[in-house]
Amino acid sequence: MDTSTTGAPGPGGPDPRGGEGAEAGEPAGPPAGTRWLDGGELAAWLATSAIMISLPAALDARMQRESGMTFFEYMVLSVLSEEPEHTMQMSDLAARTSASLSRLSHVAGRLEKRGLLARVRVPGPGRRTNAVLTGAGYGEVVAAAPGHVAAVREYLVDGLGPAELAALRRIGASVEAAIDRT
Amino acid sequence: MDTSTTGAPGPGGPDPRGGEGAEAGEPAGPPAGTRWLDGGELAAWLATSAIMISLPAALDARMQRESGMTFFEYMVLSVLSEEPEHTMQMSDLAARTSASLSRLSHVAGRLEKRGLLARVRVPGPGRRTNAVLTGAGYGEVVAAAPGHVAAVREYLVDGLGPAELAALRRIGASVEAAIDRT
DNA sequence: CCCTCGTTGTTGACGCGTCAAGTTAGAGGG
DNA sequence: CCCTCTAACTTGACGCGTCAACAACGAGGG
Repeated sequence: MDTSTTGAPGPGGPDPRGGEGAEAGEPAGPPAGTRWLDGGELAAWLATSAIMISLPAALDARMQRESGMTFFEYMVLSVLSEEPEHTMQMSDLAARTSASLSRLSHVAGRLEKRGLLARVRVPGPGRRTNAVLTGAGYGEVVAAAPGHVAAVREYLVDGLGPAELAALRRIGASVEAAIDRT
Repeated sequence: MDTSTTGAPGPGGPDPRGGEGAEAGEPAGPPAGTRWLDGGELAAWLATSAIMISLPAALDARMQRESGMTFFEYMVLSVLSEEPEHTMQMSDLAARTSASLSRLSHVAGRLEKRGLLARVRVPGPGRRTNAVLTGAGYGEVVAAAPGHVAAVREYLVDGLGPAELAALRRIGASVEAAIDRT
């Protein structure tokens, strides 16, 4: 893998070479003030981008095959299944699954149509809505769980030592904080 | 965040509780032979899933806003820009970007329509096709690069120390190997 | 010489996520 | 009492990725 971010396109060195001819009217390359990534940073970023692209795809494909549901759908049902009353307010559920409210709403709609969860307006003030796991929904999570853990182990956890697992926790916290800051 | 994978849904402990009533005809819960994730593994996995969901979304949104292209499109153009003749065979480019050939083909089609790259059949034997960066395409990568590095630094690299960066490289290798094994 | 196979790449239908625009409901200001 | 704000959702259009089918092309077997 390789994604640049190295500097002026061309592996570290200058110039495009090759025969493309004169450029269009660009402001003459990058603004010069950029701090490019050094070797170690670059390698770490390339590793991350490969993970970002491959892992969700692999996980999704496998979940779809084995349990007929998406990785994200599993997350939603799973979070609900761990809640006291199998219930959570939509916006909280969205935060818990790192998703936008819009995305969650779409997913909830589909899950509702499949009879795996129900949405109920909360009577109090404001416009709260709760997502509730149905009996069928609970059955599906329980059935899907073993396959899901197996996949997570196979693709990620079992290949790592304690040091990497610890690093992952710190990295997760750092990334989340950085993104929230925006 | 929290995604289960902990055990029988319900936080670590047994039983669903809550009032859902009797389940349908499931084979009586998980097959029992499952090795659930322990606390540290669970936390690492939750961190990873949060990254998998949030980072690409954040990066994509920002690239789209600032440079009018996708994170993945940038990767493709960038890889090409680092190649000697700004050229690479489709299947190699797919491997380099961790994408399926089909995905790459669609993306190449769009980029071609925008005049950023061209595809040329290689005359020799077989059915090889090369993707080639155009002058305009090169201009766009160069213009987009600084913003891209800035985002990568802000969301990921600058928040991490040498230990985390090193761990990331090892984790990337491990995950890639595990997925390829499938 | 033909038939089948393995690569390599493309295409179309379909599903999911995003973005922008609503909708519903209470809270605060004048 | 009305008007506007904000919070909490929902909805629809649109773009991208996946999957499955297909097309192009050489190689080997019988």
